[in-house]
Amino acid sequence: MNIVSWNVNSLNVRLAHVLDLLREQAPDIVALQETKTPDERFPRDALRDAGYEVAFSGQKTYNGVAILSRQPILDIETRLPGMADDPQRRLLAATIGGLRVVNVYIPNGQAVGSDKYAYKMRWLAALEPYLADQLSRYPALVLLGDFNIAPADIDVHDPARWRGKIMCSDEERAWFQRLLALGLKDAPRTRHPDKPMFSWWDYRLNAYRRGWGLRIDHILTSGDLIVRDAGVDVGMRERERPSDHAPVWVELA
Amino acid sequence: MNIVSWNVNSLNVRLAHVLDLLREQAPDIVALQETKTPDERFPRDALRDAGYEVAFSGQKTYNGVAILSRQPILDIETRLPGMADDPQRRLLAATIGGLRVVNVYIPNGQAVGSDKYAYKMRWLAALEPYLADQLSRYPALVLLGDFNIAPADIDVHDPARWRGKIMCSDEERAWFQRLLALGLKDAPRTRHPDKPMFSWWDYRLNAYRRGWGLRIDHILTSGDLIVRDAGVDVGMRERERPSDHAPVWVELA
DNA sequence: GTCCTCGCGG
DNA sequence: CCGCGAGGAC
Repeated sequence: MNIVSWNVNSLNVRLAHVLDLLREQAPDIVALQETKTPDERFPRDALRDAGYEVAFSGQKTYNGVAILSRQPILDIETRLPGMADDPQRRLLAATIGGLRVVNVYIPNGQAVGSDKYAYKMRWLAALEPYLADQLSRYPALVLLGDFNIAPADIDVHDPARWRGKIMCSDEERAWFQRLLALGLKDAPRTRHPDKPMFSWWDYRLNAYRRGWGLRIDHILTSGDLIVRDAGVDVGMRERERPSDHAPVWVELA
Repeated sequence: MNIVSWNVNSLNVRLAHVLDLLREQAPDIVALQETKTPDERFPRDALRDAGYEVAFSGQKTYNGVAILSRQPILDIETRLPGMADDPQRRLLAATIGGLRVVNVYIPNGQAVGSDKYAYKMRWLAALEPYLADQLSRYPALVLLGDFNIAPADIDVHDPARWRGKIMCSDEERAWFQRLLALGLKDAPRTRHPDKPMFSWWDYRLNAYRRGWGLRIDHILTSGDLIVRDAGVDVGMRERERPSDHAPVWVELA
């Protein structure tokens, strides 16, 4: 069972890349973030023709999440309790072959102390109890997506430069640990304790070419799921007109 | 002697197409319209490396004309007398190997009766005496470019639908005849009296695929120039990310 | 730097 | 439908 998480930064622009990934790797489940596509313009036909069921929760310009799966997608949820009136489309949960898949696009937060940072904190505070509840109902669960958190210094190309900055602050890292404490494990890190495994490189300053990356996209798995291997598919970041994120994947037993 | 006229709809976007045309067809002279490039960003190096001298008169967002030539480009003029204070870059005249080349991007006019239509009429009224003067100085002359006039019903895919509309009104067609009356001939039409030879297809509604074209790009030649052949290079409109115009060409003796 | 939006021009 | 610019997000 192969699961991929990818922030595509516009599904409209990246559709061909996604179709190539589906064709080349034939994953069982793909979680997408930043589709930036309203539901009425979601490319369902192209993805179905590629052999995938689709679920999505999108909006115009920003955000937007989707799940693609070879098997039927059941019990779809798009609202985070406690943020019921939030117009931002950042969560999509669904059950696929008995596995609960919780796809998140956690707010970026812009800068520690900003209004957007406060929103990120509120969002994480709403996510934790939702996830505790989900785990009680669905013991086999993956939480995956763009967390906009680099959990530890090994996940940052230059920890000194990033210390305390957005995605690296103690408060954000503490939230990441609280999610793990619910009974999840950081699947790629568990398999590869010493690999950086960056998943995002800023478009600016040739960050990718210089290796200036962060590991902010994650796949967390609940206790009894067995992780065969996990990693990052940097090939997708090498292509023409790439997303600024690379796909992260896990192979479950 | 091979001469091409092409409205590229942004030289920045179409530079590779232009370089391909130069390589594949090795024309002697190319007149470009709608370069949409300010002079400081004109791609002189790439075009010189391809073996062409360049002359250009451009501006930011709109309009802009250029001439490429294998031979030196002399006596360059960019201002239309009578429209000296007009900021729109729509004319470029130059002498190449004894031939006067007058490259024009005649205003579109939007709709008959509009302010932009009045500007088109003023522009044509200024062009006629300028051209009469040019012909008196340079008997070997080509007037070429995007005229935004379909001279006759054969130049329109659906004459009934376009009757009296912009690019097809009697007044615009009369202006085209007045230019011919100065001692010019419509070189492609003279060689191919019955071919439509469309040069422009709206980007909208799949106009190209449906054959909904107009012949609005022209090459007019003075009396004693001998036209071996002339036509439209639709191949350039078949490519990826094409201009909405196809290049028009003449082969002079 | 690469997305999105919108309005403009065609 | 496609250019361009401007402004915002990341």
